[in-house]
Order: sequence, then C-alpha cells, then structure tokens
Amino acid sequence: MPRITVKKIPVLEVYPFENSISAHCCLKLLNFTSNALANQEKYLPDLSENIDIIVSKVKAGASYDEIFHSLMQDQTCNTIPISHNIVSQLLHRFKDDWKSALGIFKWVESHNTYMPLSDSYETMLDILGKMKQTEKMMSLIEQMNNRHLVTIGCIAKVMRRLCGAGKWEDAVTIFDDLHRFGLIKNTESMNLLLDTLCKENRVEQARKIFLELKSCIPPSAYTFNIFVHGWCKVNRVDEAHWSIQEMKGYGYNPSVITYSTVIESYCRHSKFDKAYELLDVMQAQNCPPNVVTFTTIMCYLTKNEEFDEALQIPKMMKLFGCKPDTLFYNALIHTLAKSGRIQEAVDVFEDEMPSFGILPNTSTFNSMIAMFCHHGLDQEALNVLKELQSSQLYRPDIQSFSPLLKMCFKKGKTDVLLGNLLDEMINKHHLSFDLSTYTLLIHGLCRANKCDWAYGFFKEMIDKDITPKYYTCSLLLDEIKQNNNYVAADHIEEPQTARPHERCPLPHRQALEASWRKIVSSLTGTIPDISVKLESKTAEKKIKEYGGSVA
DNA sequence: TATCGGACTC
Repeated sequence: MPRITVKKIPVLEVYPFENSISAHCCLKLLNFTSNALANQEKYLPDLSENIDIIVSKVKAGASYDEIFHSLMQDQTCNTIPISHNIVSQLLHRFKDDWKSALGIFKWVESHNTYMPLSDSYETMLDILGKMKQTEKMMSLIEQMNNRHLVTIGCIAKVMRRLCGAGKWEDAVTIFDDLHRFGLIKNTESMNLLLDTLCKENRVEQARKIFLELKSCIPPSAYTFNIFVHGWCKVNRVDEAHWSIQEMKGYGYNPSVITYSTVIESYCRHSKFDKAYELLDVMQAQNCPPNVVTFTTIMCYLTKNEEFDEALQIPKMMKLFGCKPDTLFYNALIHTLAKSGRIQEAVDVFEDEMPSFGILPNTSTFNSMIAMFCHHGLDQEALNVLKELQSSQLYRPDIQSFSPLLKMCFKKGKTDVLLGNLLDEMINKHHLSFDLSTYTLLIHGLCRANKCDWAYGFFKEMIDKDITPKYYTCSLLLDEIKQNNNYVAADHIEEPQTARPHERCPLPHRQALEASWRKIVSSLTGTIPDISVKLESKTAEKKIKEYGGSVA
C-alpha cells in the first residue's frame, strides 16, 4: 500500500512530445555516454518487486520496533532473499524516515544468512544522526563495536552528526576512545576530528585540540588546509593567513586548495579584486588556479548579480589553460539562466557540453528545469524532466521536481499535472520527501483550497518526525477551520452534490491538535498537553506559536 | 582537504 495515494494518469496525457529540444539533446547524450551506462546499477524487475513488497509492509507512523516485529512475522517478506543492493535501496528510500529505516535495518540484520556491508551501517548511522536521534545512533555504534564492525568512516559520520547536534564534546570523546573501536589516533583520524569541528564553526576548539595533539601526531598539509578553511568560515581571514605561515613553517607549500579556500572567502565578502590578485600570486608561485577556483569566483559574481563579469570567467579560464568540468558548466548554466540568457544556456547544455565531451549530471538537468520554470516555460521544463527520466543514465531527484511543483501551484494546475508529478515522485522514483518539499506542498495545496490533501502530507511528515514550521501549521489550521465551516454549510444545503476534493473530510481539528501535541512535546520535552500550564517560558512561547492556549 | 543550493518567510 503506497503511503500517499495519488490518482494515476497516463504520462503522455500530460507530457506531449512537443518540441524537439529534448529529443535532439537526448540523442547526443546517448552517443557520448555509453561508458557511463556501464557504471549504473541494474534494476532488475524482481528486485524492485521485492522492494515494493517490503515497503508495503512498513506502516507509516509505526515505531521502529513495531516495524521490525511486523517484518519478522511476515511470511512473504521472510521468503525474500536479502542482498546488499536491496538493503541500500531500502535505506535510500527511507533516508528521511528514521523509524522505518531502523525497523528494516534491524530486520535485515537479524537474518542469519545476511550481514550488512559497512557502507549500509554508515548510511544507517547517518540517517539517525541527521534526524537528531543521537542516542539511537550511539547505541547502534556500540552494537557495531561488539561485532567489530566500526570503521573510520562510521566514526567520521558519528562525529559530524554529534557536532551538528551541538555536542562537539561528545565528538572529541569518541576520538579519545578511538582505541575502544579498534582504531588508532593518527594524522588521518586527527584530521577528521579537526575538520568536523571546523565545519561546525568550532575552529577555536579544533585549534586547542591540535595544540595538545601535535607533539604526538604529526600534522600533514591537509591539517593546515582544514584550519585555513575553518578560519575563513568564521570570517577570520587574518588567522587563515597565519595558518598558511604555520604550514610553511612545517615545510608544506600552500596548494591550489589552500589558495582556493582563501579566494572563496574573499568572494563571499565581494572582494573580487583581492581574489583576482591572489590568482596572479598563484600563477607566480607555480600553483595555477584550477576549475574549482574559477567556478567559485563565477558563482559568487552571479550571486552578486554581476552577470557580465561572471561571464568573463570562462574566457579567463581559457587564458589560464584550465578545462571546464560538469560542475563548472552547471554553474555557467545557472549564471546564464539568472541573467535571462535562456538560449545561451540551452546552447551550452545541448551543444557545448557534448562537444567537449563533458557529461551532465542530475543537477545539470535540474538547473535547466529550474530555469524554464522560472521563466514560465512549462512545456520546456517538462521536456527536460522527460528527457532526464528517459535517459537511463541519471535519475531525477527531489530538486528536479520542486520547481515543477511550484509551477503547478503558480499556474493553478493542481489537478492532473500535480497529481501526475506526485505520482511519479512517489510511485515511480520513490523519492524521499524532506522538510522543504512538504512545506512547499502543504502551502501550495492550502492556497489551492485542497486542505484535505495538504493534511495528508502534514500527517505523513509528523509520522516521519519531520517538524513542520510554525507558519505551515497555522496556515493549515486556518484553512481547515474555514473549510469545516464551508463543508458544514455545504452539507446542510446540498449534501449530495458537493465535490469530494473541495471539501475537508471531517473533523480534522482534533487529529491536528493531537499532531501538535506531538510536535510541541518533541520541541519542549514536556508533557504534551496544550491546555495545561507549563513551567518553561520557551514551552509557553512554542505553544502559543502553535496556536494553543496557556492556562 | 576547496565547488555541491540556485530561493519568498513567518
């Protein structure tokens, strides 16, 4: 049973093959991408059927334990041969739904003929960490440790998520205990810790730790690049330069990465002149800028809306003898799109990239889709999507669809087209919806007067432990209140003729409030009853925000 | 170890 049911409409009714941009480009792509095809995972029909069977047994909103037990007791599921491929696809499918992911993972782990790859363990740790399930994440890594399954990659994921959750001290503890996991403290693991801290803006802590460790663990050139990045990230470029001096003191020359990091920082502050100066220094130091350096500069010029200057970068690059790559072209397409040069962007996508043998990736297609949507060129956008779907080389992701969903709401195409796109996202591509997708959908559906549909998504996100924004809750509540009144009135006057999709099936308010209690409780950690007076000021504020009253 | 998003916000 799919989690959301959307009426199925044949694809061709919605995406007539209208113009030739797509077909044209598709042929070209296929000509020069045949070797990439070899690297793609093969999707065997029985595999995807088996996945569907397992997915259909995973009940939305159930606890991970319930999911685990229902899978354990399921006759059909237990006849399915578990493979690494099936596990990695299932985890990918539930990457924003930790309860389902963990239930399934525990189940596959319990098979005595199957042992998950260390990659799958890493993914599972990451899913828990991302959804701030720190305790679950820590208990999983302990279980892994009992079975000697912890790799440095797992440690890296755990440290990053701990830092992300504000628990950087715990990340340091993990590093201190590294021997407990059968791993050693060396330059590599130290760099991992320092990088994690720096990426979470904890460069000062990283520095202190480094001062303690440097007598026992020799730093590498990477170590100093990590600090250069860390200081730049918190806008302390002086300290970054100081780190470069220190680096030289250790006998390491700054690399193209070191310089590009500083250039990024200059660009972020719109100091493009200083960035250009540094390019010259690099050239003089025999450390010429590379494609990343130029892509960075071009991106920031675009952000600053200095389009003409941004479009000089490809020329400058040629002068430096530097070759473009996929990410450079993605940035260039974005620059052209933002500056309204649609045809030029199409030319780059269709002619220039193929002629230089540069493969697009999903983001390249996404940039084209976003550009066409932004300029109201619906059909062109849909053609690019169609091309992406039929290419066999790439698969659309959530970003491929979001501009199209937005377009549906903007143009009021909330019946056939929206239904069809959602059907493809859910049932064909099995995309995992995140906070921004749910937000976009709920807001759009409320404004389109389809609050029952919006409410379905709302319930689904609550089930997945994705906390809606305040505005989303208040918009939906208003809509439901209004709709209830309307439905009530409608029901009295002409109960037989009301159109089902325009009404809000019965009192959702109670259910909605139950959902709120759940949210409020997760936000405040207090007993979830919105009518009871609560001690904490923050709890009061939150409850008011969520439309509850405080006695 | 540096690009990784491509926009309303509550």
